[in-house]
Amino acid sequence: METSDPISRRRRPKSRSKGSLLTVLRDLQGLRLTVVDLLMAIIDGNGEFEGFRNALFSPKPKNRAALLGLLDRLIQDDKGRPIVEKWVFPHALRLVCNKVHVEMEAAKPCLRMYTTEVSPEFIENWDIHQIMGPLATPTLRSVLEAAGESKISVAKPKSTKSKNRFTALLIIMAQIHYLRSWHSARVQIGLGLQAWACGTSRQMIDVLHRTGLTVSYNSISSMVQSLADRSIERAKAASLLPHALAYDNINISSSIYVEQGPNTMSKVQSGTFGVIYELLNARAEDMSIRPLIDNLQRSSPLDMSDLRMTPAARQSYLSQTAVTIVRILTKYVRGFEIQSADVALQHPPRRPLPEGHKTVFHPLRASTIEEASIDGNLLLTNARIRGGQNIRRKDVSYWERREIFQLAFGSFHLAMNLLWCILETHRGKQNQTGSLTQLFSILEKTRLGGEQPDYHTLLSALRQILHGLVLNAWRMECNYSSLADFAKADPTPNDLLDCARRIINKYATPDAVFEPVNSKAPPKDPRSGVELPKPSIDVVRNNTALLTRDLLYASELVDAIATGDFGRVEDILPAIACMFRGSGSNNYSTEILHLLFNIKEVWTPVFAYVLLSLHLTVTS
DNA sequence: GTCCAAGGTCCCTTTGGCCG
DNA sequence: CGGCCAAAGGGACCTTGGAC
Repeated sequence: METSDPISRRRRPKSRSKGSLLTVLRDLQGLRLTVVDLLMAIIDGNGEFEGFRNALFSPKPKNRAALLGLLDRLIQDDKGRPIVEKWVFPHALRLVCNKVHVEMEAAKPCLRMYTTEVSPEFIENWDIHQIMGPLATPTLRSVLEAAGESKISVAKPKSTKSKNRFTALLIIMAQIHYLRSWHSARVQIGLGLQAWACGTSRQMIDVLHRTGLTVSYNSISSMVQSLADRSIERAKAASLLPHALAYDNINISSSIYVEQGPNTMSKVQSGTFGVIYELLNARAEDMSIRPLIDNLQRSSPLDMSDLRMTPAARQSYLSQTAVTIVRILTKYVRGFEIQSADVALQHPPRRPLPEGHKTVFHPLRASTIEEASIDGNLLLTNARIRGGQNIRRKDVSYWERREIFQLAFGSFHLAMNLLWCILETHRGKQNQTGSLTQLFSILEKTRLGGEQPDYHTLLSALRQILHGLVLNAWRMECNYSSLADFAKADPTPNDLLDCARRIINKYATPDAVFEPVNSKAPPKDPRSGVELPKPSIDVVRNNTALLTRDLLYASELVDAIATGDFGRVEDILPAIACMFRGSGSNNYSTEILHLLFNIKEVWTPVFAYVLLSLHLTVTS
């Protein structure tokens, strides 16, 4: 019977107990007692109640489930819930606060950091997710998460474009930790240095400090100081491995209103600072000076043919320039999107740097000692002497012979000086059609009148002029009434390149103009003896072609440097040397000749590759 | 456009106090 | 007691307005 009717078996005792419970309540009522009195007596557990108390709070699963069930009933009941919630809230808040206290204390050791502990490695690896992510403060985080996002927003699916609450939450938590103890400054030290490095004003840093985002300005100041010390230590270590050393001058101008005298600060303080560059793929044996010396002794001087671009280089330059010209068209005219993705319209690589390569470099302290003096760099020299035998031999030789200065021109200065040189050659006067002065005034460009204007101002002005000239050439050469129609005709990439080559020939190649050798005896027709008519020269057109040609060289140089392809720079070096020589900038033409000579005669291929890769990345 | 002067503003450094 | 920070001093730069 028990197995056949389980339901009735369960229900019957229940209804029976309900009945007896009612009896108990009626009895209590008769005694003017309530069920609450009963419960409180049990909880107090005095005398004979002790057994009931123990049963109520017994850890046995059945007893525990019963008690929790009672509490559940209370809070799930429509009438009970408001009462319980109102009562429980202050207790719950206190519990949460206590929990947060414990969590925050536990997190302290993970965030503890002093300004003296800052190192270059710390800056490189600083990441708020790594610092704050693993911190176990789940209660605080839950509270902040609840505060930071509405329930509606939580329910929505998240995409990559959704607000990044996570990082902000970590920063807020970091602020709270810092608020608790200034020792917990791991995040603030990183953000403070970031602020300083971005040139944030002192006032703003003060504001950030008060919001708990950074350490104080004073602390940042002292960190920068100690970072400089540590960086010098690293540079010392790097100087024991294959490296290159570059110099740049630094000129600090101070107030010109200060009275000048022998012991006062001078108007302009000149100094020098060195930069140590770690070399890419360099092995110590490749850096040995011996083969280079041998090559130098065997070498023969450059001749004129070395100042002409080789056929391969010329071919390469023409194809690069054709691509450049097409890219100018596709940049400004819509409708060439498909063509511009074509492989034929990309710059063919010549000798690119490895993808994603970054040269490691170590700037040294600026020294006010004259650049030729060795005193300012004793530290460095000492560090080197402690280095390996091979390296020392190389360094000492270079140092003593000052051969390092052969490399002292960096690609950025090369490009900048080439632009200045083009400016000098084509500047002309306001009233000369096609002169740069006239074009600048058409474009309303200012501050380009000086001898050495700002690089970026000049570059953007010249770039606009080149683009304008080339676009005009496209309009003339495309055989359509407008460039938009040309785009609609959907020319193939090869059509575009053909047209670009026509543009190079017609618009960027000046006519050869020969003046008579003897101006008193102009050339005559050999048969009739009649004086030949003077060839009519379109000066403006010719000058514009010259300007376009020069700007294309500059554009190629700048672009090759930007993409890190020294092969493309090497191709046009002879032409650039001639341009420098032509505009009277002998220093740079001589420097390029030195470089060409070294590449051709002195350097081993490995050594040349290592140094030329560096050459691109050195900006001074 | 260039020069000059004055006042405001900002930055760096020092010093003493406070806090964990 | 060590380390950090607020306040203040000192110095140089920047802006403004005027003269030429």
